[in-house]
Amino acid sequence: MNNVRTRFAPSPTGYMHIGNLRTALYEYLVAKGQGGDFILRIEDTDQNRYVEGAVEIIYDTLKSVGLIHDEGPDVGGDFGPYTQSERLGIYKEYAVKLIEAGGAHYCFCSEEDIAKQREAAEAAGTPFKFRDPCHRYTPTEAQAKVDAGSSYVVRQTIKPGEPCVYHDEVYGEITVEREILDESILLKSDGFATYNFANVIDDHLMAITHVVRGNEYLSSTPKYNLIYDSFGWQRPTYVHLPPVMKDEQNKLSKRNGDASFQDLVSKGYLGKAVLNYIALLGWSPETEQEIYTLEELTKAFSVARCSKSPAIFDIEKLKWMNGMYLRALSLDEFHELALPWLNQAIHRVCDLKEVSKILQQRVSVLGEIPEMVDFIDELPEYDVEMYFHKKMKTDKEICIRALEASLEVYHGIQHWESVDELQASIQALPEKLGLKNGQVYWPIRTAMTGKQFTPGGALEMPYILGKEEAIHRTKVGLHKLRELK
RNA sequence: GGCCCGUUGGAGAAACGGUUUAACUCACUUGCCUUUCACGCAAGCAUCCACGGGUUCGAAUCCCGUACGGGUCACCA
Repeated sequence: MNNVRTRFAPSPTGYMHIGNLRTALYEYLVAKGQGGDFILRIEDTDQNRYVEGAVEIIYDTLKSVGLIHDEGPDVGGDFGPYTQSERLGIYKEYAVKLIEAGGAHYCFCSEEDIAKQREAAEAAGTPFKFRDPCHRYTPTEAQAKVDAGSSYVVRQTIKPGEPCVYHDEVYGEITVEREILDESILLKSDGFATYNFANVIDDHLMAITHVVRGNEYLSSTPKYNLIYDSFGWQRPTYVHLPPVMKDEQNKLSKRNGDASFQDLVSKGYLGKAVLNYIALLGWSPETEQEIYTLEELTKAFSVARCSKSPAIFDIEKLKWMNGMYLRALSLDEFHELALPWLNQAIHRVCDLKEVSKILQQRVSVLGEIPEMVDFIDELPEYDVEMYFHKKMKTDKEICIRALEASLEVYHGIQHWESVDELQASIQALPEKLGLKNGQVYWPIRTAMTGKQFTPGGALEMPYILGKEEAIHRTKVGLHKLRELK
């Protein structure tokens, strides 16, 4: 019994943010690490912020990284419904109970009333705290107003008393004075519950044991505890997480133009690499291992090793890790992932698998591919000076000799399709010409690509470009060299 | 502004009062390997843990204060 249950409770407001994904990850890990259940709940109580399609993005993202939920709107479960907009009746029912228990009251103030109070406080230079005049109504009076059709909200009642203390698994003991807690709205005038209420009711009803969420809730948690207490419910274990930052002062957020999970994926990052990377943002393993499968993470993760301070998202390290993931793939797997990018950049008919082969060791993000292979379709304009490399000790005469010899090789190859014969012939060139490897390969590579840096070199490029093109580009190179005074 | 939280190198971080002359990873620098780039390998990169006091035989580690940063004070979550 007492099965561990965590929940990921996003609002369907658009793309999946990195910080949200990390929260989901940790929630999953907390549950799965103890053989528990991971639940997905959609918090759509703010109809103004609802974005079409956002729920699908949530499903797709979780699925693509392997964060499979045991219960949720799409898969069902014993504690449904899992979408808050379908639980309105439940909130209303519990709001009435809370009022009866003395934990909440009806409030008939308009937004203008409150604004007036705030302005008055500002004018007086005193810190604003809403004092609800509706406390003057007796329960019967309030009920009468409600029955008469007055517009109302249900507001949490916070009576003076002992300071609120609770324990958080990462931040330790948190104490907040009741006086500074404001009486938040629990049920809006449109009948929807606010997060402040729906969250508590659902977590309890869904038997959530561990509430894992961002540390922006650290100071409002006492309010939620008061609700648990009013109902006589057991408070959950709290795990508040430090934020994921863009830089020292700003949180990573889509609104600031920072990359969302899908932005990263569309740039050529692997979802699993992203997940692995963000696991390390706010948590550190006991060992020196950094590359983890989800299963390994599940075993290694512990809340006790979570950090209290914010972590800055470092795209450079993600890049490195993504490269590690790419290189760990089989050639077939890599090729499949690279193909869309290759097709985007290469229109010449050639052995794309061979291109993948030379690419796999050098790519860290798939999106780099098009730019890396752009020379395959078309030989760029390049300066003849590129042939002369001090370390390779190449000069005009050597380059011409190397290219002429390579030209002969190309003409002599009957079966261009077999890489081996071509490569063996090129490899024989340095010895044949009495030159160093670099002195032969450098000019060939330059003639083939016209670029300073390329994936693959003299051994691979002629094959990939094809006989006709290899010969053509070599002639272009020879012409440039001969033109030179 | 009140309250809550945080502060170890450019980034992620380890360290739980003594084995620390502060792990490890990314980035950076250098060298090796090598037909370029990359991969891989090797080395270097904080005289010091925001600052100031205190406790202690001993502090990055405990306490207090200051500074700085973040969060929160919505009919948003």
